[in-house]
Amino acid sequence: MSENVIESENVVKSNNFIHQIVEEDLKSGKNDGRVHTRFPPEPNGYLHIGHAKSICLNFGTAQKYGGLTNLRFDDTNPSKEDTEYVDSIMEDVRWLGFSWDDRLFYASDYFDKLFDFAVKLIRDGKAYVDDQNAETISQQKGTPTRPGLISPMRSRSVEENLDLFMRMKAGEFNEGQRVLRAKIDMASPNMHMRDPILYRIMKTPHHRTGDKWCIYPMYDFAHGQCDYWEGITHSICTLEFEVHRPLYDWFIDELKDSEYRPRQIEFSRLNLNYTVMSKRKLLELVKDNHVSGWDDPRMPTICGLRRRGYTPESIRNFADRIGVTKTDGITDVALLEYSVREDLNKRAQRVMGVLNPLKVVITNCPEGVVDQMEAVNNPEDASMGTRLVPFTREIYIECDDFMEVPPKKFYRLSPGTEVRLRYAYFITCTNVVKDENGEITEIHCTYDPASRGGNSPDGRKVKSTIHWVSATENVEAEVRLYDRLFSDEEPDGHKDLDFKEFMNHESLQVLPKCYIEPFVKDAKVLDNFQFERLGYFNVDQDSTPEKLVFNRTVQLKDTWTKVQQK
RNA sequence: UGUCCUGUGGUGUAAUUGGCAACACGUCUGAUUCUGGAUCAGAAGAGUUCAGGUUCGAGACCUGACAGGACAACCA
Repeated sequence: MSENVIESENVVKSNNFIHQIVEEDLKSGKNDGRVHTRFPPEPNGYLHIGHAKSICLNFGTAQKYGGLTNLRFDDTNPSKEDTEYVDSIMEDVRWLGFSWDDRLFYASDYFDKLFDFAVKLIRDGKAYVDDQNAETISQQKGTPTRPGLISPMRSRSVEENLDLFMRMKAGEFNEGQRVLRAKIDMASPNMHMRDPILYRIMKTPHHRTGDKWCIYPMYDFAHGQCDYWEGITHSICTLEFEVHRPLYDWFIDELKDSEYRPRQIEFSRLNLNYTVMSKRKLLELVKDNHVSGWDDPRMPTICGLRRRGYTPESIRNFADRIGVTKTDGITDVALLEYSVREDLNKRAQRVMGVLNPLKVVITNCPEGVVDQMEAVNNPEDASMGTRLVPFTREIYIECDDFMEVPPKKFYRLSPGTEVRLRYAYFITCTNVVKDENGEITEIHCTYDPASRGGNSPDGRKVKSTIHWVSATENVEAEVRLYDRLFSDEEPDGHKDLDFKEFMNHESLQVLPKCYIEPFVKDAKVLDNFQFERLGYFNVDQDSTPEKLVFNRTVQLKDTWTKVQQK
């Protein structure tokens, strides 16, 4: 029995440092053994892959220890926030596979309590109204290396402060005329402790409270208190809030009336190479129409990745893989791409499609005959069954799969060589047809009828297998190829391109006339496919019954390119 | 020239709290294959930023450097 205990302890032991903190707290009986986290986005933009890390961490940690996670909108700045963002955030968190049940909160739910708490601080002589303008206050704040100056308003009486604060609330002053500040320490080496501003006047209607308020609490004056009132035990945030922690704790000390206290823990935010993650820049791209919207498949937003063909599982696995630390670094997107490929490889329906067609005439194949070939839907998963692919005298193959003068190590089709058409026949190139400019217009091949299905009874081998689509029995589609998200660190060869310019010129390639096997006619929006040998694709939401549109989620690994480069 | 945080293969993370640095991605071999994918087998690649110290023994502890990051919004 004691062995079992030891064993289960070993299983629970995590190398995630936040999990370790939680485990210690659990062990020491802190907060009555509760684990309660929250995901607190500001509704001022769409969620991106960086938020996904935080979502997985917050929800994941609570799940692991039998706790709960709240969704809370940090909506203390009405000038930047909007319900459009609130809705998209909820959709994205749900899509990622997490649930907050009925625990949906807003910082604005607490505006009354926050106001009362501010009044208490004033009564305790710990907060005061400052009449100086922003510039003066900022100058008096000093610099990180020089202490600040005491405000002349700091010694106002409690009565006067109370009166002024009420009048602020009543709307008697203009924006910028008065602020409420905490009385802490103007000489603190930590800038955030130099009498931080608690409330400012903003005559902007709030997306939830309308024009009820004209004073709004600052982040620091709201966040910890909301945590406290919601019973949050572990308040997980990113590294830049580390210096805010003493202030967070200062407010909690003023508030707490029991053993319980929330604890702020910081971790390093996600950075991905070749990926713009700044909310400001993403907003710019959307506003200036460099992209089609927040869900443009080039965007690193959750909805962009979704439209691009990423699965929630792949993003969650990615979050697990990168781990959680306080070290700031740059994660290679290859890790993200590996995570989608790994997931899609298991679930994606295989299909043949030709992106860059070259016509092939099988000269010894009878005209007008449609030969139905059986193809496996997923070689990794027999339960996905098979389908029929029509084979005809004229077909398309990928331009890249034929070379008139093949370099060494080129295994595919060239004059005189034999290759296999996947699930169909062996073919041999007999003739190359060119126009007057010397451009190849089509090639002629012969097939070996005995190799039907893809194997020759005489056991002879071919160097490679290529994909193909019937030139008469097919579906025409538009295919959109996106570059790897896009780039802050420019990919080689784009070093002096502004990233927005890169978006316009290099990041999207539209192939209007691609041929896909007929199977795909019934595809639904966001269905995932693997185009054999090409990559993973999904059906874009722009698709109509008349015109199918595919996005490329991610390419398959391409070792031929490497061979060429050598 | 302040305070706080962080330095482990190319990249992201581990190392049972002091016991010969492990895993994943990436890279490179080989096998296999009706995807130059996937799978399987294997290899290369760090002696843990540096210098001292404690110790039989340090990536872990101590001291001091050095490097990077955060903080001076009435943003979050």
